[in-house]
Amino acid sequence: MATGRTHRPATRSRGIPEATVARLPLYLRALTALSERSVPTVSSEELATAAGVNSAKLRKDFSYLGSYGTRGVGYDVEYLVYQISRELGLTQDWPVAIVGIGNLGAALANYGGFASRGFRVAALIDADPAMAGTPVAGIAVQHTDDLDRIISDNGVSIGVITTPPGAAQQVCDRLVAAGVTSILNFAPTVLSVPEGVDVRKVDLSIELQILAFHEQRKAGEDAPAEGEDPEAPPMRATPASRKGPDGDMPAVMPA
Amino acid sequence: MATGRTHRPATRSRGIPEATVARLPLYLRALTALSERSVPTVSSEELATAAGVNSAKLRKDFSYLGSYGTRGVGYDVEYLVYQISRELGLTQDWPVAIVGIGNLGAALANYGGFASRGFRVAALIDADPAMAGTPVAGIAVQHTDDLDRIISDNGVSIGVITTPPGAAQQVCDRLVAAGVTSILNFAPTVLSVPEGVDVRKVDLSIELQILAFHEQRKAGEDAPAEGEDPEAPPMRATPASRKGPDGDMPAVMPA
DNA sequence: CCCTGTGAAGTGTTTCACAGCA
DNA sequence: TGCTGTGAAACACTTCACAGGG
Repeated sequence: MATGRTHRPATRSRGIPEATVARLPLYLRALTALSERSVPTVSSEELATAAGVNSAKLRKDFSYLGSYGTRGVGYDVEYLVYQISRELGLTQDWPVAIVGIGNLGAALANYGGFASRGFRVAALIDADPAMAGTPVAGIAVQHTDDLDRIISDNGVSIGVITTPPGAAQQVCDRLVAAGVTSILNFAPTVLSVPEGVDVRKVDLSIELQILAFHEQRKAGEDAPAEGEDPEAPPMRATPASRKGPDGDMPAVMPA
Repeated sequence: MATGRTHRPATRSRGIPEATVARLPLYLRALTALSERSVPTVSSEELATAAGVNSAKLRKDFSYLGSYGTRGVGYDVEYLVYQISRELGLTQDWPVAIVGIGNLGAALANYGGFASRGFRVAALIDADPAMAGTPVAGIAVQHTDDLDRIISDNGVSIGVITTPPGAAQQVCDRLVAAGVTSILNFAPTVLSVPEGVDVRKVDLSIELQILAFHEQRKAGEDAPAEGEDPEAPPMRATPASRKGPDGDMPAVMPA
């Protein structure tokens, strides 16, 4: 998952838990699908299944928004779509700027789901002068030199960073200086931002590493030892007393 | 952030908390950078700053791996790189298959960070016969018909889905049937998988919606009312008693 | 009688604060 | 003395289980 803090220390008064906020888009997607099929109402059980959560969690989540269901019946689909959209701020238009139009930036610019709910690609920005003017997904790429002006002119408050890691912090600083207060970072870098700016990150390699961790566990359970020995592990500066849970300098994979 | 369960109900015995696992890649990245600069040791404070967390959390996280630090000094960088790599299962090779070679799939195939730690793009698969044989990132795209064989031949246990949402579940089923036990899903769909298969998802539009939620809050604090009225909200089937936290059918954005 | 809404219990995660070792 | 390692407290999130309205 992505992260990024800078929220109130949760004084909980009219505050929706972060975990709930993260699931609202999921519910909204499931509800939208039901709406398109003209389903009028849905129970917590059905909706929960469609969204991939359990029904108790869903009901608890909805309870933070208010009492929007009908006992004995379920939830009104259209009504709930509207309430969640409003809660998420999707009833308004969010111009988004993408900085770094490489493979990934271009892929995102072309991504249809972008425009689906309130989001609009307002600008594509790249540091390569050769790209300036080139249309990507029907939008002309603009040069980084004009970043400040582009952000202000378009009223962009959400920026997407798809630059190489080395450029990410600098781009981030410029976006923030220009007025951006929410950043979605695809570069594998920790961004530091001033108070009040939200950062969420999407990191392919972190996700893969988490999967690898669990994958390794699965293999370890089935086959106690497999023996592969990729390369000699580095020896420690001080070979002092240590107490790793299992063998600390193994020649084979841990059991 | 991404999700995906199917883990032991946490019997906690030699078990590393999920939240900790999710941060290990972050620590590893910071440590690798230090290693490249030949920094021999690092304190929890310094490393925590580099990884974007606080030092107490980092120390607690490391304590689950064992006692790998030296009091009064800090942690040995090389040693810790090795221990975390091993814990994450990165000391072995993970062949990965990407299914759905559109803009995004191609972008991922070209993504350098992929190979950085143990991961190797072993196969690119697409349903379009016209793409078969076309090299993307130096690898020939293969047709979906051969999916089963490709997965088994390459010993792929981690699959990446970058297909359109409509095809995702079907592709998922085939991957699982062929032996894949970990899936990274970029399609905006809830995948259902059998017990024992891990799914993590990366979803651009969910991330944007979470940002929009917080962005809306910020705006709401500064300017109590802004008045925009995008469109008439749908009326509810039963206009019965409700008790939403704030105005339930507003003509303007909530205060 | 069904299904929502929610206190209360259970579980997981973060933070605190300090004992203890190099 | 400086910094790790870790119990204990605080906080967040999930699940249970059932009261209560339609």
